[in-house]
Amino acid sequence: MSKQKPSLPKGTRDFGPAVMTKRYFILDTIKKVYQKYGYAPIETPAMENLSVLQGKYGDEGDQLLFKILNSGDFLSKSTEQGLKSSKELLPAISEKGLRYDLTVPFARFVVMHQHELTFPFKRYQIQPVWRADRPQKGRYREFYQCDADAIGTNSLLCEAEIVLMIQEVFQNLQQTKPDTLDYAIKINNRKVLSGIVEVIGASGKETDFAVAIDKLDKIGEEKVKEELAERGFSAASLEKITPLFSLKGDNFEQITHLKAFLKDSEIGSKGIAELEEVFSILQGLGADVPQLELDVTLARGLSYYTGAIFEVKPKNVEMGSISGGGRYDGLTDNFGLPDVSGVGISFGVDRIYDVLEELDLFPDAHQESTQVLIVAFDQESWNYSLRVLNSLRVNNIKSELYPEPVKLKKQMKYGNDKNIPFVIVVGSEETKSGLLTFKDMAEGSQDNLSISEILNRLK
RNA sequence: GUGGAUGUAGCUCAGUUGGUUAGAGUAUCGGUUUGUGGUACCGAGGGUCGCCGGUUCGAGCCCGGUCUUCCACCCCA
Repeated sequence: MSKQKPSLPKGTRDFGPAVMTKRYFILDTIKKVYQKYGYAPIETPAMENLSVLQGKYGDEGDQLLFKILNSGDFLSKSTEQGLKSSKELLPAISEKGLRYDLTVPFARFVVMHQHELTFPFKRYQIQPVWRADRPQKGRYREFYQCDADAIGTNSLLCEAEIVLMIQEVFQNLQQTKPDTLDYAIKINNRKVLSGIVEVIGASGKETDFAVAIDKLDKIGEEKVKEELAERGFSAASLEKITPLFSLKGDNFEQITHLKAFLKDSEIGSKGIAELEEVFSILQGLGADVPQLELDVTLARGLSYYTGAIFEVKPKNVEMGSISGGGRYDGLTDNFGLPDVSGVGISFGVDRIYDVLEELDLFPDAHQESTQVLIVAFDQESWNYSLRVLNSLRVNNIKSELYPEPVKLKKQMKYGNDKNIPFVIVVGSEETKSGLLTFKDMAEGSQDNLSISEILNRLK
């Protein structure tokens, strides 16, 4: 076997201990909030049958699915059948794919387990997903999604609670320095967008409208209008939208303006009513959410949203959306379970990681790691140290004994590199007297103490 | 998927118009120090110059292809 350089597939990453500690901090924070609001964990397989995945994300999405080659001699089968194009070939050689998101597998899960589940069903799911996208900074081919969805209820309490969960997650992520991150929880409603399209006389072009208007903060009003024109919106339509670009005032003032704008659209008015109810439920919950901003230009590309749409955008860090979600009707229709509405939220761990790193918001890693390292001079002291190690662990102190009594310098360096705050030195003097050398690595100071005195110091 | 940049030691980077044995900082290992890490001083190891091919007497440097990473689109977390 010839030597080869190890390598990783494009767009995938290893995570070392330092990074994992920080990632767990984010994941644990999100998990705790989900649990607090009554969401229960599930997991689904990394791979799904392609029939489950295909056709759910649009043509672009289908392109980005990772397909898994069938086992066995699939080639002869396909040549026998004389398949020519890759489009014909694909079903013959691949019937499984890696999941593209957590929402579609969840819909499949709900349909398959509908008779075991109690509705409304609230689940959270934290697992990696895969996309055959071209990688860029903050965009990978393998990344984690942290989803929570409530399915089987139309209640807007879910929407209100999503807002609260977002607020709570970001509050808890900033324990070390509260309010360092300035961010907006943007909310809109697909029905409002449909209403707008209807009022300006462009019914049926909801998706085109959503894709174009979603770029407003990136490319500006003029470019959005150009793109809308390219997508077949008439000059008269564009004229009518213009006031919406300069919608001013707080959430309630905006709602007042929109109500007037959409008064002739049934669906638009329904969207407004839903937004009002979310605000009203939040008020009833006694919630103060200054970050919540109504934004009629928020669209989100995903076409399956039908009601509320959410997005979280950092304001004092250069970064795209770090969280998003919304309500969708009929996601389970495809799998034969109609009339089930769901609403969900997803946090983007990788981007949140970058934001926290930039604002230096990660807590000190010290509490997570080993608190005490025991180092021994010789074999006899090492044997004695086993007892010391045991007493530390019995008292729930994260501790380790250097596995061999090698040169002290090497053992000390190990403790130093691992950022272990305390070291107990055991040699012939210590085993004789029973007083151990207890060293504070940060101070550089050390005292001779009994085990019980050491335990007191560490508590 | 389209267009553009990038790649030299584990990491960050030098490397002259193409010319002998490719360097530095940092990290690693050893020593100064056989009862002490983080600072200091001394020394050592570590490279198929991303990979494959071409031009040339001669390529880290020029040309083509390929892969990686990054940037802008498309789309998205």
